[in-house]
Amino acid sequence: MVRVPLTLSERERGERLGLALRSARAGRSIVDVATRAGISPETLRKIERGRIPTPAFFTVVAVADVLGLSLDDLLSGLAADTGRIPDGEMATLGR
Amino acid sequence: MVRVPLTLSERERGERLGLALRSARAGRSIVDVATRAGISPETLRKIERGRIPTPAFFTVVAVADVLGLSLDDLLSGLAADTGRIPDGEMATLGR
DNA sequence: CATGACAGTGATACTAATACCGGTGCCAGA
DNA sequence: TCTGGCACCGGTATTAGTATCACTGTCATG
Repeated sequence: MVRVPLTLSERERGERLGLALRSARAGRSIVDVATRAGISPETLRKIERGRIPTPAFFTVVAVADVLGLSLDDLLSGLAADTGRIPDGEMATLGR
Repeated sequence: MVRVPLTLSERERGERLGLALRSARAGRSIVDVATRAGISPETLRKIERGRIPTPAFFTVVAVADVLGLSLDDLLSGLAADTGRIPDGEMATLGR
């Protein structure tokens, strides 16, 4: 077993990320945001629906940039969804 | 053409990310930081050396968390390395 | 000198991310 | 009604990320 498949927690974490991005997108269309972010609409759709649970770093950066989101705010929003994550435990989240 | 290979700019961007993480690691060992971040030392090593130019979002998050880095600061540091990136152009960086 | 820890490399194996395509369904406007 | 745009899905093809392993080299310490 060389690369372990994503765990359930990791997939759920991806879902929360997707929900956060989707709500930040507000009224704008997927096509519009994806194009501005330089990714394909399918990819953004999959991220928002949680079907890409661990997107590439710069993909998330680009989308957050288009949406005017701070990454730190985005992350703290994710943590808030499942209750408080104590300091130092973000590292092992989902493992 | 289904998935385009990474461009030179994207690889260079990955190198800058790696350098930023490496300098933030300061004196700590790769093994120590990687273990706390929940990833393998080889993976962190590859990220720092730019051999993984677009790591997974949560991988970077975990490492930055261990290093006490703000993601927003990390990113603005990357931008500063190659001069100012105007608002709204982060999205198309490296394309 | 021997040993152990760490950095680094390259190969291998496997899963995941991403893009493109074809199809479906919904809905607003001509 | 027809048409166009958007959302969504499933399949396909390709590259990338990640872990494990087996090495080498360096350096400090016994």
